[in-house]
Amino acid sequence: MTRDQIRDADGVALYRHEAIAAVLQVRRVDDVERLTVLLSRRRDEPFAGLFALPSGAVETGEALDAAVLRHLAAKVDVSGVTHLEQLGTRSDPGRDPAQRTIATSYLGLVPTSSDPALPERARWEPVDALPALAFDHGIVVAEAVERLRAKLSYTNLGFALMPTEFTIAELREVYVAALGHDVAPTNLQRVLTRRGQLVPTGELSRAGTRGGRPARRFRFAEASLIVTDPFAVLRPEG
Amino acid sequence: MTRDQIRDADGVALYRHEAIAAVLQVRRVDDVERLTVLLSRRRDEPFAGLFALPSGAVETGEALDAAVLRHLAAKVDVSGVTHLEQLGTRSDPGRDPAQRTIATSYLGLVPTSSDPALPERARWEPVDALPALAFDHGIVVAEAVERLRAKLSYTNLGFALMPTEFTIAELREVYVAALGHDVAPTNLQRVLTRRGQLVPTGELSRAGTRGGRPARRFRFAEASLIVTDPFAVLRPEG
DNA sequence: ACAAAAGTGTTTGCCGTACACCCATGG
DNA sequence: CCATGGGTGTACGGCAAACACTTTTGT
Repeated sequence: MTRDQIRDADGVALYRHEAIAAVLQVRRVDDVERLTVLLSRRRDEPFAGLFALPSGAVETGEALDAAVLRHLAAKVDVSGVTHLEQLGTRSDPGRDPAQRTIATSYLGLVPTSSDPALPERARWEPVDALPALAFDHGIVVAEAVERLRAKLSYTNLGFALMPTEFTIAELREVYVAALGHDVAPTNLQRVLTRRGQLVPTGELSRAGTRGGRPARRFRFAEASLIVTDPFAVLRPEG
Repeated sequence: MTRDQIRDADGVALYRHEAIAAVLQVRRVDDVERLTVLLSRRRDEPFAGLFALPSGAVETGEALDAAVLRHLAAKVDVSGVTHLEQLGTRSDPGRDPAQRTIATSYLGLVPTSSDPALPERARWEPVDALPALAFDHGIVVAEAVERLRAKLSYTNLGFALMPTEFTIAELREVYVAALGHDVAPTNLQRVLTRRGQLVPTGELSRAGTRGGRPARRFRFAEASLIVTDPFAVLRPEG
């Protein structure tokens, strides 16, 4: 704890500050689409050998979101990250047993179409079967998943998980994996269409080898976060 | 910027970290209920003479929420703060012109029944007619108001703005002030009752001096935050 | 009796789920 | 022509807003 005592010229305590990235992607694991998170096995103490989220210190003159992207770039092609938003800041003095560190976590999303090469120690792991994680990173993953699931319900955040064009069946598979429960394709299309999120491209997919009607292709109307279903109850309609 | 260069023994950059409190309360101003925020006029540079939110540095071994409450205690009786939640962390290197400071903001709520004595430099100011604020505190207030308005729609957060017992008319006045638009008392009662938030105490208020039927008194069923109307669309009903 | 304030009943419309049925393609 | 997968139409239920109407008090 002696390291915490470092102060500036005014006597104000100074802290390490780091950025943590919980990057989620729907990936095919054992022939099933699963919601996964990018992890990296730690080389050094503390928690050497355990999996952890990509994270690292904020540099001089650098904003937090820039720091997340910089540390993320060491693990994955950041041009594939279609959405990034702040989750929260964790400050429990004991969260890093080595030294006092305040950490701000971010949720990142990568579309199914992207499959970037990973360095040796990094892997995508399904969020519903995680190993023990270093620090409080398990909680951060849980917060990231919760945020994603909530926003899939009242925003157009699905765009960040999908390629630019897709069929309803493909969209459904991603929603099922991300939400963790079944979704009826009929209702998925209706809800997202009514909210103006889905636009048909006019093109059709080829039918599969076992036959069936060719599926229409769609894209999301907007490629950035929009609240499409604001939960404003008690608002007069006039 | 030279102060930013302070590093620990491992060469990791160190930062000032402060906690900011946006404490909101519905108060009667000029005979109308208004949503107000607690401000304090700054004594020192930078931004000397401007209003700012209560804020201050995090101490050694102190978590962020403890730091907010500690700095808040200097301005207001914190036992009146019925709800406190983190909003976000601001890290723009230029947000404090004097030195690099990372700041985490909180939303605090105080019920109408509380009217704590304030120190000389502190005041409650209506959020829809704010003067220019120091630093990025204007944005923090806007985020606090937005969070409150959203959560009034899908949680029981109203409990934090109200005394333990109240009539529907009193509740309506607070909702109107907090939401910034009219609310029909009939529908307010129905919505909150259906969600299980409101419980009648069985007692009645005295009728006003100009007559009228005496109002039933209610209380909130829970005195801590609960999501009563989760926005989970696309969930199968079975 | 009348005004004032509170509370109840009813109507309307939207939204989301479920389910039955129709369409287009490959074998 | 049948299996397979995609798409459309319809019915049901719940929730919230609006509004008319009834109840209870003070003057």
